[in-house]
Amino acid sequence: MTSSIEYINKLRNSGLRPTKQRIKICEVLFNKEVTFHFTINDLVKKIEKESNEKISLATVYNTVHAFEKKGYLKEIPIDSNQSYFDTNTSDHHHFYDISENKLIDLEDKDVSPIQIQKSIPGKKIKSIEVLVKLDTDNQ
Amino acid sequence: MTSSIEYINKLRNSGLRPTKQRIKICEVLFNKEVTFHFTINDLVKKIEKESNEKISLATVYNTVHAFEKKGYLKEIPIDSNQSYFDTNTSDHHHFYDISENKLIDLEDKDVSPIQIQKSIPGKKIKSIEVLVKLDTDNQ
DNA sequence: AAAATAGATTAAAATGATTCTAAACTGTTG
DNA sequence: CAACAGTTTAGAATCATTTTAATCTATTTT
Repeated sequence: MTSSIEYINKLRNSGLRPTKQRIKICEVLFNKEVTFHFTINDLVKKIEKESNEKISLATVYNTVHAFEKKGYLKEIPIDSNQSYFDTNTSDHHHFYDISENKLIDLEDKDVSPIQIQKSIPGKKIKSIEVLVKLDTDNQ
Repeated sequence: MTSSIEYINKLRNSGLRPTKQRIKICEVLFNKEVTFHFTINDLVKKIEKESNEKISLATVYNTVHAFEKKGYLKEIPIDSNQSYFDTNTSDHHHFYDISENKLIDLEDKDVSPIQIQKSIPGKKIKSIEVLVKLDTDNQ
């Protein structure tokens, strides 16, 4: 359990005003033992369930994007028209269960080290992400 | 150069009626020496440039999805709210140039073989895709 | 070869995620 | 406390994509 004082400091230290809404969103996102994946829609529902006040949709979008920019959240690309975010911001890969529309973390030890032999002049590698798509095994 | 007769056969063989629109889209997509990446919007522009008749947007969507289902196109997940497609349907990975918003193919020889040590009961791996994000190298 | 039919195309409307707007509100600084 | 800049908000706007329902066309049947 992290107290809201710590979130206030965290926010202030990264140049974000510690508003009631941002602190609440911090609590919903980071006051957990385990990291998780979510869409904006998921987050809105989570906020509603875990608190009495409602936060406007625009604020949820703004906050998630602000947190992403600060590195407190990561976006995960999947072939969907909805954005998925991850509270686990460490470098890691994913299973994506197509039939259940669900993301599962892969630990580093589960994926062989990836080396890229090609380079593009003037560009540097910012991230390497593996997406392993899973399907129901009917046989 | 592939003649439209071949596209007609290809379409018919996969259970798709060889309509004027589908043949035109085949020409725009597959009558090229090199494979390429595109969004629906790109494709609509390409069609307009390479022909006189226009094809309705809904038909372009339908056709691209039909071709994807038949395995003639692949969708590539990027952190964008727009779908990217690839006329190269072989298993391969991508560079994504963040600043130029551009996809670049990685050949198999450029990426070390990837092994996944974890498995989920009842699920089988359908695909393994690596997305290497590139950023401008300022230093 | 005309008629029947199933599938395809179309423009326009609908949807759904996300972004924008402009007014009201609030944390911070002096 | 006043003033300011940054935030929040509801609702409108936007953009990609999907749906609708009417029209059209490739294929099959007669």
